[in-house]
Amino acid sequence: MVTIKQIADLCGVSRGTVDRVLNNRGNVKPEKRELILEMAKKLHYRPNPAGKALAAQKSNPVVAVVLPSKSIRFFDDIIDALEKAARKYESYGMRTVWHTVRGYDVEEQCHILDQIKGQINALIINPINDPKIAAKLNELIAAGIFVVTINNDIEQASTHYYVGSDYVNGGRTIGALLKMFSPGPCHIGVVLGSLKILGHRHRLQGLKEILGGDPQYEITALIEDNDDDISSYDATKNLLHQHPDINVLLILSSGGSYGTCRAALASPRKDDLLILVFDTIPTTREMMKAGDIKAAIYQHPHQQGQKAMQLVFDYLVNGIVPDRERYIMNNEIRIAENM
Amino acid sequence: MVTIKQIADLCGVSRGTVDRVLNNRGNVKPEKRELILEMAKKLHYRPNPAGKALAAQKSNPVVAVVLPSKSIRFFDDIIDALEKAARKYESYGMRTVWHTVRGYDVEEQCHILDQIKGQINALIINPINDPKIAAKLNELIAAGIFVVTINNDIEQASTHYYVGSDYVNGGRTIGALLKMFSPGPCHIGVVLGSLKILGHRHRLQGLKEILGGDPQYEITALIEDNDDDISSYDATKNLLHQHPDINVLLILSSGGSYGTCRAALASPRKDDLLILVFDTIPTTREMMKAGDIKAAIYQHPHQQGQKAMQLVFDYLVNGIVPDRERYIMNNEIRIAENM
DNA sequence: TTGAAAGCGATACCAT
DNA sequence: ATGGTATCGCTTTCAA
Repeated sequence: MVTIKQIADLCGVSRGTVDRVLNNRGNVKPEKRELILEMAKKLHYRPNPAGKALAAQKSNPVVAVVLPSKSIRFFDDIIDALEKAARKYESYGMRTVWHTVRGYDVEEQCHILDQIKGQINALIINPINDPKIAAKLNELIAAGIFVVTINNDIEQASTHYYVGSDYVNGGRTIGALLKMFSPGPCHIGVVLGSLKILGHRHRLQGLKEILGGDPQYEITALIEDNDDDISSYDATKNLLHQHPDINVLLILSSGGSYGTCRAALASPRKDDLLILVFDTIPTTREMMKAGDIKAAIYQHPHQQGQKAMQLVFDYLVNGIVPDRERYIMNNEIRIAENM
Repeated sequence: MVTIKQIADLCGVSRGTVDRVLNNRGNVKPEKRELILEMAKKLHYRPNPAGKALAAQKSNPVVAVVLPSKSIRFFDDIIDALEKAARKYESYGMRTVWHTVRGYDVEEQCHILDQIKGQINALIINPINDPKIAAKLNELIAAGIFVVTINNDIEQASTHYYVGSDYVNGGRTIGALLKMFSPGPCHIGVVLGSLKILGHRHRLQGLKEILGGDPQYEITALIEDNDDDISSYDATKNLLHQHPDINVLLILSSGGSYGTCRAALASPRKDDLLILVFDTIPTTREMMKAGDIKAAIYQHPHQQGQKAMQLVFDYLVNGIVPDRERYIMNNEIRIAENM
């Protein structure tokens, strides 16, 4: 492998000069600059990340993680992965500070962002979809902070990176799966957290695309459970009562999936209900083993956490700018046998 | 983060002494040794991988990759991932040498192993399942070479690491999927490469476990295609001709899956055939898009390649011994929508 | 505009 | 048995 020193020797300059050229720090005569760039290209120079990392930690890089608290089960796996990755990178000298917020309080999230602004070099955040948050993020980005949104993007923000899943595709996948599992006629009860949440709306949209005009598959009713098990339990009871023809439950978000399933299992029609869900949270896994839930869409929460942290590390410590703005995980289909 | 220097200062010894203790190189007075170990533990010392990597490359680490040539399509993705990871790690100073072998010739693979023995520190190999190969691998392991088997393990070999999939589970998964897709009665034609290949046998075993005694699911016939499209084409034509009741094709290995599918599509019964396969190789993806293949089991070939290379790098360059001996990828279910 | 030197953390080697 | 020193590749700082 070619090193900066070799390039310096070949060009008859010092390492410092080569470094200034390769990192666009200016203060180099244009002709030398050209020569060095050419040489670097010819020799396929690629910086040694270990060298970079060692030098970088003198700058004491810090990343903040801002997430909703553990109340939402799906986040547990993402958090686990983030923590694991943070431990790994800590040994390289990158520090992580954690901020979990109780619910989805815009003011509180804003406040936290204000608080940490001057103390961090990067931010991993599950942003609340609100213009105020977007504005705050733009502020941070303008101040040179490297921002990664996770699991939920915020479109009004300027240059940043997103790690998460493809919600529309998730909806398409669960719909296609239903079609394969059952020839119909299907009378479908759809359960989701809230139509205010963009991701949930996108899933519904994907689902409708797939079911299209097919008369065998009809969305009979839609309920919003605000990602709460108790709400979903009551709402589902009601739903099954009011629509005796429902024979399929599609649960498009995992926040209230346990409540919905419990209501379904309490119904005398439980054996005629086909249930498909999102996310393999612990309660879901149990119900899959028991055969009550037929399949789940798995969104690689672990990979999401790991990738987000890796993007930050590579940027802060190795100076690598991500090659994409959006890192999308595949929507996997899990059944009891391949959980 | 604590460094060796800090420990040295606190213990009133030199960095060299601390290094000798932490890496068990001996030549340190027991009492000092104790003191240093205690201090390291108390301060939660964790070596900085960047420092390690920088120092390690002076030893010029080399890994050899020994694989069957590109004739088997499934390996393409593994090879791509290995190459990508190799490029990444090359910038850290770890070199990779490549050896692809035409077919499954035991003598040739042995010969290669002999050839490279003295020149490498680690080996990634897709071993032919043969006692001679096992013996040769044991020789290398005894000589201190770090060995990773990929996609296919060899049980008689001493301490080494395996990256691949769970074949029995793959069989169970495809069987369970079939049960969900079709209530039966199913008359199943099973196609696989060869019963001599352990992985293929294991998949069949998993499949049989799931179908169990269920009279709705009957394995009508089994054919071996030696992972060759022409053989499988002919054999499948024959199969469909001889067994007019077959309405399901389960293709347990991708080597000849294209041939099998072409034969199926050429049959007048093509619309009554449910086809499930392993691996999303390019021809399979096309046929999934066209709706001819309903689903495929995806074995994360990319993750396999990446993980194998990472294990070698972590060991050679960072001195990290893997925390497990077997790294097993999940058998994912892919349909056209979530490919 | 440029070069020289110190330093990041771990290791290898030489001298004691 | 132990310490000192040079080295890996890169960045930063200071001096010229």
